[in-house]
Amino acid sequence: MRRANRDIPDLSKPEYDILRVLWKKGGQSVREMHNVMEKSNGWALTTTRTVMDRMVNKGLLRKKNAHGVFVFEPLISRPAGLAKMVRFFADRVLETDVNTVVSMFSNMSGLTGEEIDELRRLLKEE
Amino acid sequence: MRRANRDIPDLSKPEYDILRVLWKKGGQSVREMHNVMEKSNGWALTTTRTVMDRMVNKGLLRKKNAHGVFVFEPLISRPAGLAKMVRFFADRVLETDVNTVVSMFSNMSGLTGEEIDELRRLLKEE
DNA sequence: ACCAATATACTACATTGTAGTTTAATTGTC
DNA sequence: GACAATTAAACTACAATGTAGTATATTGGT
Repeated sequence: MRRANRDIPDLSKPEYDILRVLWKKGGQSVREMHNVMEKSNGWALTTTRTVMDRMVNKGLLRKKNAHGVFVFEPLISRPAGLAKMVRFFADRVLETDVNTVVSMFSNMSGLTGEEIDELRRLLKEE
Repeated sequence: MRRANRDIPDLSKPEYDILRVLWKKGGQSVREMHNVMEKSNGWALTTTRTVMDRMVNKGLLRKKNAHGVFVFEPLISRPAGLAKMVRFFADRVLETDVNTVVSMFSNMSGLTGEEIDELRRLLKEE
């Protein structure tokens, strides 16, 4: 059974940033992820590792042993992650209807039509 | 001298929520604020108090004694607070230029033209 | 003058942000 | 093939934040 969107905890910025990389590039080892996070966020290797391990404990990622190295994969879809961010931004920052914000996604952010539909569905579901 | 936008720390969601009320209603006592936060966020009175006190320590609010009761006032403008949120949302969620997002503010969120201009300026300044 | 309500202060504890240190495994080198 | 260097993983750490509870002081009502 698909996990309901409200069962997914809110994402912190670091968590969201990790997910963004995984959504874009697929499963990554800590070191691969670190190469990205060091540049974009200035993190130490151990920071990357700690954040990712905690995300596994929270059910946001899963890690599997791939030839002796752990590779981390997202357990939530990009639309599901985006839904968390859009909800807050629409309600509290723009103070408008979420639909207005979702329609912005149609033109940008490289989402497919299906992903947009899922995003819309998830936002309705809450 | 006006405080540069990058000297303002990033705002957490609770902090932003408190500021939103102050921007809208002006200075509020803890109890007044609590009446709002209890409804919107389900906070205990002491939570409201703790968050507000910490915001004073961080220079986000100031409290002044008004006839025996502390009244809290924002030390940063709404455009300055919005700039923090918009930056993240544009870069990492929508993955688009901030200007695209700022233009959405023209139609909503009850900002005046001057506030929009300030927002634009602050986002450029970083 | 005392009681109830409220304001303020002090304390608490789990989670998150951001790491360092230690130990185990693996790989390259002579 | 043994040892050094690199890397992975585990364990530990500590300040800030999220989310309160409890204790004390003050004030307004009777």
